Amino acid sequence: MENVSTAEKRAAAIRKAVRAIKRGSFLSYGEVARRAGLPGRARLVGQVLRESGDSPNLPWHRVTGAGGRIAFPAGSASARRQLQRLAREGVETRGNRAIVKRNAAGARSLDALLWKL
DNA sequence: CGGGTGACAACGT
DNA sequence: AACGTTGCCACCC
Repeated sequence: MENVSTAEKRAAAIRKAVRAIKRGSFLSYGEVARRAGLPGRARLVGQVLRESGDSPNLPWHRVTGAGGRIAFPAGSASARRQLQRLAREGVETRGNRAIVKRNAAGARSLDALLWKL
C-alpha cells in the first residue's frame, strides 16, 4: 500500500469539512480549517481547494473569506461563478460578497462591525 | 538555508 | 473602507 502523506490526509479532512457545508450556507476558510482539525490553517484550505479543482462532489463555492467576502477578484470569472452558485442556493449576495445572516437578536458579529456590513 | 508568495485571519490605525 | 503588520504553513525558486 502506498504511504498516505500527512498532506494528503489534511487535504482529505479539508475536503470532508467542505462537503459537510449545507446547501444555502457558507463558511470562511478559517472556519473550514478549524472544523477539519487544522485551526489556523486557513491558507491551506485555499491551497487544497485550488488544487482540487471544480468537482461536483466538492461545494467549494460555499467557502468564502472572512465575513462572506469572496476571495477571488471582483468581477473575475471565478468570483462570478461562486456568487451565482451561492445565489442559486438562496444565499443573498451583494457586490463581491455573500451576506452573513445575523441572529434573531439582530446582533452582528464582531467582524461584521469591523467590516461595517 | 533564505525569501517570496498565496482562493486567509485578526488586529491596529 | 483602506492599508499595514503579524501569524500561519506549504511550495517554489
